[in-house]
Amino acid sequence: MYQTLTNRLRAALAGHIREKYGVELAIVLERPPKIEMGEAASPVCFELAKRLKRSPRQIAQEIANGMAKVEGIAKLEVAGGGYLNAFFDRAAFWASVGAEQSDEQRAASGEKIIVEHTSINPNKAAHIGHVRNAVLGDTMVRVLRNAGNRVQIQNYIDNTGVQVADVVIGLLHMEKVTPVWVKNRAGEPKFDYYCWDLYAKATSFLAADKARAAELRGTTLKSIEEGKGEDAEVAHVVGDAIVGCHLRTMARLDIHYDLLARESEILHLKFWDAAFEMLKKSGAIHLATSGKMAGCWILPWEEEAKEVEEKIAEEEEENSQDKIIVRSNGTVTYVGKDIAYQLWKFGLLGKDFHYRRWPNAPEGQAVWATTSDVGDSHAPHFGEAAARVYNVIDARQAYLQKVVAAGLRALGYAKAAEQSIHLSYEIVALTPRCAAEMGYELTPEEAKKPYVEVSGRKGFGVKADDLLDQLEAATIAEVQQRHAEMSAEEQKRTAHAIAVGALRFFLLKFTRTAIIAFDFKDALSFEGETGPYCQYAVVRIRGIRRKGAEAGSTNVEVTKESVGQMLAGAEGNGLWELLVAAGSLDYAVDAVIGTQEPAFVAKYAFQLAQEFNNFYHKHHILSEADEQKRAFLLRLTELVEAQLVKALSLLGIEAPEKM
RNA sequence: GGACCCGUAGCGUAGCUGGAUAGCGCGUCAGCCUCCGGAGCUGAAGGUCGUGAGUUCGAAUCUCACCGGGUCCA
Repeated sequence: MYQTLTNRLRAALAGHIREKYGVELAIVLERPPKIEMGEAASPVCFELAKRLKRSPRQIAQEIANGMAKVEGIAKLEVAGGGYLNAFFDRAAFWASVGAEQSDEQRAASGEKIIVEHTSINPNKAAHIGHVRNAVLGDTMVRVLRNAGNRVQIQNYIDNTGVQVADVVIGLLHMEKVTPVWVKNRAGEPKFDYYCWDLYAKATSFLAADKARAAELRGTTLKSIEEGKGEDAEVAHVVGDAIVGCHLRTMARLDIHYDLLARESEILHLKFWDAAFEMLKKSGAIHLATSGKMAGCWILPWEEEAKEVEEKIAEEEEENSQDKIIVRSNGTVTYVGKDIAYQLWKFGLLGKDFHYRRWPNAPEGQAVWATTSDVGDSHAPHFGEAAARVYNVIDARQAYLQKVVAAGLRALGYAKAAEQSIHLSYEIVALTPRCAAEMGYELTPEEAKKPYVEVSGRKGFGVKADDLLDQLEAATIAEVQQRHAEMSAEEQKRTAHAIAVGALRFFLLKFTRTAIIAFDFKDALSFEGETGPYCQYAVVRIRGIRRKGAEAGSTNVEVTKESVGQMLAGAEGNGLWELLVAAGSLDYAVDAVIGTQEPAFVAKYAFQLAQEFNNFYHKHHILSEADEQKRAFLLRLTELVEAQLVKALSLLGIEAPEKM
């Protein structure tokens, strides 16, 4: 509601200024530091003063007096050196927020959006860093869907890459097991954990002898890419089994997918060949004939427009900034395949996958996967062109994502390049203390640093399932202690909801550019700025509602007059502030979509919970003697509950009935 | 050599396209009614917003240089 109202105010102000002063201005609105100063303020008169060469206060006064009434805004006031402060019509806001809840849920419509996230190499268990990726992507999906977008969730599976190859080498050349043995082991529990350790062992095995490593990797990769031989067979078994593990891990966090797009099909269905032809034909890439890149197909790469003199100087160093797409030995680089895949997402490749149901999806889920065999004719139309694509990939790959966009642009697809959004985020590292707890030996320099990076190759990191197990163990103990009356099943469900709430919130409260230094102590905390804190606020409200219903307080109608009275003046400010906070979810959601920063919803949920807790300690709702006031307070808590539950659901966090 | 990210209290972190007294959490200290659930609330101490210059009526925010930490490309 807040956003609706301020948008209206913005438009009215812009119109008024255009008409009256003939100036076209983008209207900046901010939130005043105190509620006594209104709910929205504009410093626009400072800018206007410059243009008109008059005092800002004078102009502000003129606008405040001269502007037609804006629906939902009670008055405009001049403040400070020339601020325009807007005061909402409190009773009207109350009515609108109440009404807003009922006409919920817009039907999905409009253009298709793809969000690709998770995309873990299928050769080991998921760790905490992968969870950050998945939680960011999943939250973005929830927010976009809530805004009425048609969103398809894709999880890219690099099942033919060097990481899978290394595990295959570990199995066949180090452990010397048979394909049949692998098949059996893959069907047993914790195969991803087994591979986690094996991958670390294989890495040091390969590092010990570089020549052997090059040879083994070469033959194994070739076999996998061609889909022939024992290596390919084992790679296939490993890849599929690990993907199954990942899907189960993510399902614990309520994260699901529509499509598993696999690299094996990008190869077998010759996606790259098609993209290569397009790139060559359009002149987007060219064959270098001289210099150190001779024999390579390269994409010219220029950062912005450089100064001419600079450019001339660079000719000497021969296109050192250009990006190699195809190496002189004819093999395509990773970016090349990425360009092909991105073209497919926008429906520009002229090719499509075939699709089949993924056989071992977690219970109750319909997940599809690409295939090069005959597809299922009932498959959704995954090949439909997307209007926008979000790729959730860590910040280290920013350059590669830029190259992909540059590739699209070079092909003449400027719009697709522009709508290719790299939803970048920083890594999750461990605090030195946490690393030490996990048995990692720190060098003296590492011990002094704020964080230590995890390494899949070394088998060093916090596995997602382990962390969830720990969280659930901690929460179940607490729930059992507090709610002996609950059934074991209910206790388990509650503990699970709290564990998921703690983890998802922990990963979302940081903005994307912050490196998270993970520590069990912080992640297992349920106090302060945490998911359980927010969930607890909802639980409190539900407790009050239950009691209120028993006492029959809920069926009293609040009259319009008493709403006005309750919210009026300085005494009403506290309640009004809570109401404004409750009505500001749309503001937070717009910020998420505008900046691709899911942290805004987490901040919103926490602030609202905090304001509610504050309110809760100030007002005794059920013991309030005045019937109208009691009914009003109850209704207000219900509004807060609805908005908080909504915000939490956008974060993928469930609010339990009791906790 | 080039590009990108970060630097805000003891620790961690927010601060939107420049705007009013720089918020929040953890930690520390002092409190919280026989009353809706204390996973809570109130208060206190704690800040040269890395440094320096510039733009501006106004800079944590924009520009440049430098320092420190991290990442990527060849």
